[in-house]
Amino acid sequence: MRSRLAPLPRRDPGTRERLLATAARVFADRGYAATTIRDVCKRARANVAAVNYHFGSKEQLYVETLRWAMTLCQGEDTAELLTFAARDDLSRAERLVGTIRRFALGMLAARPSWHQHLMFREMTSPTLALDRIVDEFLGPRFDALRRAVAPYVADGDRRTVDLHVMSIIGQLLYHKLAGAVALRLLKEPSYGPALAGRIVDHVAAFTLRSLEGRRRRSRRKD
Amino acid sequence: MRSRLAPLPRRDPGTRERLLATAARVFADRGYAATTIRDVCKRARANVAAVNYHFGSKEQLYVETLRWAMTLCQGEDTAELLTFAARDDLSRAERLVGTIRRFALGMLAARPSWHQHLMFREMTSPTLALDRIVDEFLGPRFDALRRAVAPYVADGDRRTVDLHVMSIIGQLLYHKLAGAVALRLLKEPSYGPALAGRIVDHVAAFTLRSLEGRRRRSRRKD
Amino acid sequence: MRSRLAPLPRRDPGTRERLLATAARVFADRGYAATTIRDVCKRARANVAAVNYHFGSKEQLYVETLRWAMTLCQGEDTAELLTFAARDDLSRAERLVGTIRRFALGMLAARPSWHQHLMFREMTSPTLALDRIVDEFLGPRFDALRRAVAPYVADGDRRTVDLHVMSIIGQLLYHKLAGAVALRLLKEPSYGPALAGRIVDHVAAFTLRSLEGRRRRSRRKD
Amino acid sequence: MRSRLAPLPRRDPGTRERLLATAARVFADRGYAATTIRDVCKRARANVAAVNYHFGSKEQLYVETLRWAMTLCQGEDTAELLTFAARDDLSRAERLVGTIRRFALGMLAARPSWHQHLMFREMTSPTLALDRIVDEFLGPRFDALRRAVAPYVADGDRRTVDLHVMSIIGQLLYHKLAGAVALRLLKEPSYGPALAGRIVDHVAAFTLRSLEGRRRRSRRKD
DNA sequence: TATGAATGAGCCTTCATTCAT
DNA sequence: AATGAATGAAGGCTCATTCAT
Repeated sequence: MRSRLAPLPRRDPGTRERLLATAARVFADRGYAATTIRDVCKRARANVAAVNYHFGSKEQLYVETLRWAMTLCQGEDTAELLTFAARDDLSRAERLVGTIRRFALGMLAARPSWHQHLMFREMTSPTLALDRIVDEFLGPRFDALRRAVAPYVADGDRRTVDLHVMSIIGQLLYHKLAGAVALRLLKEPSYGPALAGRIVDHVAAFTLRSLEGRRRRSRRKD
Repeated sequence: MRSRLAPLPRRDPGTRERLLATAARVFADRGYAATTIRDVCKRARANVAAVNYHFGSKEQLYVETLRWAMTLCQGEDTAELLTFAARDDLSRAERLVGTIRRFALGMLAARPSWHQHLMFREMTSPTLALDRIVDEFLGPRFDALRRAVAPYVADGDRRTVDLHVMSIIGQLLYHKLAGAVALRLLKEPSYGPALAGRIVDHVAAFTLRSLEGRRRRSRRKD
Repeated sequence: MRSRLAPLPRRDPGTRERLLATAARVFADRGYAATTIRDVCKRARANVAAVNYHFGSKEQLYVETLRWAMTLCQGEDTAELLTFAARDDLSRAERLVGTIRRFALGMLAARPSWHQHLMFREMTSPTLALDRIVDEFLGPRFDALRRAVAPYVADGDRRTVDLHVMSIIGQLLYHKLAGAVALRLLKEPSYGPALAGRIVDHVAAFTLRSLEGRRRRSRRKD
Repeated sequence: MRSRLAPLPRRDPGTRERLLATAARVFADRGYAATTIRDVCKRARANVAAVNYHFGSKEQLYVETLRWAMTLCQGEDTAELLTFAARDDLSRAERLVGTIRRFALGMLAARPSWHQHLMFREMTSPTLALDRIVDEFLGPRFDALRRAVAPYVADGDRRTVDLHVMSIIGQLLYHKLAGAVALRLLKEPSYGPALAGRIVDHVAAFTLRSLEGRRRRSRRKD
């Protein structure tokens, strides 16, 4: 806590922010271990000591970068997803497909691509920052899918719902995490918007078909 | 002086072999950048220079480790998967479910867990070794799923088949790659065999339901 | 806290400077390959990383050391040599002998002995730095001798002048480069000032006699 | 000492010899410190351990290499030089010029060029092997020049003779040791036979003129 | 006799970090 | 508040050498 009258040190509009923005990109495409503080500082046009000055350590920089990336990139996006998944003016099929579509676009076509990268890195090689990410970023989006899926699960069993949600996310995740492999197998050079569109369509249809099929054999355990 | 009948001094388990086995484990849980050859050598009870002597460089060690891990861990496993997917004494549903089940068990319950880790690391941060892995390890297993799925796709469109295969793999991958996240969301402490079993059952059922559902609307393009 | 009037903390003699001065000596008597930056740093009371911080690499340190040694050790010396070789108030014989004498003293009796060593090392095992040394150090001194010799070459043929200059330098060089051999052959323990004086006298006389002899047979090609 | 009846182990005609021949070349153009035993062994198609097996250590290899090079390259060459310098059927001028010429050709145009390089390296950075080289190689050749020069020195003062000999050798040495510099100053691309010939002519003429000039002022001490 | 494997010291370099302004 | 200089630990790698056949 600063004294109330502190002359509001007027945080340099720049360095710290520049450091975060740069670090996000670098951490995203190199990973934590392969990222050097020197590289980040150079790209951010800051002194070598800047990271330690502003953040205390490389690790702290990483944590702060994740936090910053989250506050920067969620906002209305996630909120809109949640409200859509709860709209009662739509059929459950419309709601499911719409939710998947919105969820998927946010994932496959995210503007700042490093943001997704950063999240995925954290998911596959979790650090201490994972809890926060689950709570603030992944959790709410997961909940939106839960809402869209729930109406299809007769007894509302939470575990069953969750497995379905994971089936949806998994299908999409494949293309983010194993992108290079997928392209090789599909014999495509890269993910164009057309391919991304087709994938989203497929995932939505695949999922819908499966869930619609549940009713007729709801006797069988899932 | 050894006794003259010394049983062929029994070439010690082999520094080179020990190095590979150790490196596999370390690369798997630390990643390439965060792994030090000093650490690998110490664990393998070998000299610091051993890696460079046997493999030339850290990078070459990585490549050789991947290669070694593959030749070690595929063999009959993949072969059996391929033949099962082609059995014509089974209904297509039995074939699909059985193939998924076998594929999934190899993935979720793989004995040397570091093997999967190593593969996934390579999938998500590809190096030059990826091509080889796709050709020799991932490709054949992907093909098995293609065979099991194909009968459900009326026109046999390759792209459609592939997207279905990826939907299957994606569902399973989620639990490997985002395992930590999944556990947090499922509020489970760890992946026990029971949980793994339930997941496999779910994926098989989820997929079967979706594919069975295709018939009734086979006019729409997927 | 320093007193407010602290005399401009007097930038310590300068790690960088200390490194150069030390490196010069060590490179001079060990050669590039046999010199370790650890040794240089220790002698310069600097950290092992200091060389890389200040110069980027061992090789760069070498280049900078040569450059530094040159700017340090030429100055008026070379300038004075050039003006002397051009004095027109002297006979050509006086000019020749005087120039050789000055040139030789700079070579045989140079104060910082490592400077000559460094130059000679570079001459006999040239690196990329040689061009610079020729341009900035050896070239001008060579020119001075050219001026002193030229009056003796009737037709002023450049090549002939150059060969004479090299004959002069060669005679002196012998004692620097093959010093150890020379001492063994002369059965002297070391180069004392007396010996150096005698050598200089001899070279001057030897050369003068040869050049004076040119006139009487200037018809013969050299 | 081996037992007299040892089956004369019939030293492999190869490895050891090959090692020496290779080492000579490598030491010659890299210097001692920059030469690696591995490189030598690889080029000689021998095992890494071969040097230590045959010579005990890198240093011993160096010494043996020098010794080997000398016994290989002197022989009749030096002997012929000595007899020429003593021929009494020639005028002293003819003897001087002829001796210089022969000496120079052995030096500037030596067939195995690495041999000269090796000698010069040893001259400029002497090791323990220098004594042997002076005694067995340099010394005799120096003596030949002494004989050719002596007749010009009235009082036969040894020191005076030696200085003259060194003046001769120095002139030639310049082109071997400072070859790169000389070429730069002469603006020649490389030492062709024409240039070498011109240099030898010049040195012989330059020296002869100087010594002939001695007579007229033989009163002055040199 | 000769060699592939192995060793440990030490190389240059890079790292995150701290110091002294 | 911010930075250039400096640090020491460690990194990957190479070296001459020795070991065990």
